[in-house]
Amino acid sequence: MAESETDAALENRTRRKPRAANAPPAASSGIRVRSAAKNSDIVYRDLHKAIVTMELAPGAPVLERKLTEQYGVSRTPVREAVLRLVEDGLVEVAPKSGTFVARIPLSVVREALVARRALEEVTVRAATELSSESQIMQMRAIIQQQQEMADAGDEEAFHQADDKFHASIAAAAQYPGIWKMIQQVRIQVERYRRLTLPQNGRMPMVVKEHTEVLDAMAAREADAAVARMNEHLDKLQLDISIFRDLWPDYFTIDPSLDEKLFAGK
Amino acid sequence: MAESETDAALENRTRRKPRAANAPPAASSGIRVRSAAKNSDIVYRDLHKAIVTMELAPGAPVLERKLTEQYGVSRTPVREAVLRLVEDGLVEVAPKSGTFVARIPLSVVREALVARRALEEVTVRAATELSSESQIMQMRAIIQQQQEMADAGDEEAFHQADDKFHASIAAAAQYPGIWKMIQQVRIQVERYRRLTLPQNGRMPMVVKEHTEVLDAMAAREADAAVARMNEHLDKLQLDISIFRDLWPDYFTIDPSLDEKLFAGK
DNA sequence: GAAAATTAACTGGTATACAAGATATATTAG
DNA sequence: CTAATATATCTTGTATACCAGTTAATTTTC
Repeated sequence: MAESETDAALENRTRRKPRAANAPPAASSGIRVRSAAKNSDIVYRDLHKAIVTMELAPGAPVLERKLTEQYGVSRTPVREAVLRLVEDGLVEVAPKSGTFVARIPLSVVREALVARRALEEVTVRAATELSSESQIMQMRAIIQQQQEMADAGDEEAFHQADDKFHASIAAAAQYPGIWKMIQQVRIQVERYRRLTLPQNGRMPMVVKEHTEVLDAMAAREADAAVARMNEHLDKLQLDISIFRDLWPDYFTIDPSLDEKLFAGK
Repeated sequence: MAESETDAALENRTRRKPRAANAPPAASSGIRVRSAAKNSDIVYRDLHKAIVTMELAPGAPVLERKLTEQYGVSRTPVREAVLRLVEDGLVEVAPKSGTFVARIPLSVVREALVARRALEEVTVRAATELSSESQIMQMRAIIQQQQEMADAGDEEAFHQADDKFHASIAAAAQYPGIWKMIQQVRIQVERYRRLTLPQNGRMPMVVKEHTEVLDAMAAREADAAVARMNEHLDKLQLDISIFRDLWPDYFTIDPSLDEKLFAGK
């Protein structure tokens, strides 16, 4: 027993040992590994954006070959990007046949709305308790900015400000992880949202609803804030069947994607 | 104009055209592509299980080389599996240095508990409304099974039955996607849970709590069911700092993982 | 001896080549 | 002309080779 240990120790000094024990980069200290943007990340972000903005329509083929020459990289990083999109539920691959932009499963949209409501509820409640006065002022500024975008009729900027408002609530609630989850489920609804025609007077309405939420938060009335937020989110609940009829190829009834949405277990 | 169309049509019949327009496998019809289990899937599932069960401790190195010879496959599928685990927040890679089982960020555990509560809340509420009598009977059977496992002292089987109970609620609520999300956040807590010593009398307590939830559901009292479920889940809220002191290398204070948990946007 | 510079052998990221299955076109049979 | 068969050429999945950065052991320097 002791001898084998000696042998091992001897060998350790004799033969060049490959990096003691492959120690992790950082124990409890918070060392952050600077991860240079890999090629696969670039492809991923671009594709992700293109799909979410409906630039790439549901059902459209995703050609690996085309992407490789488009980005001037090999198949490997392209493939990694595609696989990540599969994980996100934005892309489907038919094993030896082809890869396509995933259609929007109606059931997923329905559940995503419910899930978002639940997550935003706990978030706004915590934010009502934890937000500082400066944070609330910050939110007022964001709403004001959103008002200006509404006046200018800039729908894209308006939506970005909308995102910023909800993000600031999550930040005040100190729920960065839950915010990531909210974003995740939003993606599932985002494409569906893009199909809705810009409803007349919707933008000012949103500004009003946001203001009501914030007022309740500023008054530290959590229940009221939650109620206003729920009312706000419920406005998204439009009649889905209409869109299914308009773009039948963009949706699926059978939620075959459900199983892939999260690969857990 | 008409001429060019003719040319195109002519070329279509002359030159062999590679698969007309690369049509998606199935439009709105619910064709399900049978996806044969790829090698990367096998590696993924195994690693996933090993990490969640703490068989692979946080901080432990994940050697691609070793896995390739262990499974007799090349680096490609191994790499795919590892990347999926990164997406799950279960492993971290240091670019040109090494890959390691991710440590458990305390903030993620905290948020995961909150998120799960929020999601289980809407789930049990919907289930109270939608569950059939047969489904409720089924749940009673599951609880009974859990009781038997508790009596037998089989902790692993007990936990599986626990999972089954919550899954059946989600099924009754018709929220398969939300259930996937719940599972996803559970994973973050699961490793932490495994560290807790089997608390004396915990198992019978869980059975009692489950029964209370189900009784409220059977009585169609949604608010009560939600309340019982929340009480049940709050029991998991143990003092985390204790575990941080016991296994300091298993946890991180700085939630560097938060950003990677979901790669959204 | 101790500390700085060197170096060898690891790592993950990428490129490329090959294998195997799927599908629309072309061909053939009736 | 229609329907069944054949086949060419796509596709994704996998294997392998190469590159560049990192790290720990070694060597050198003082």
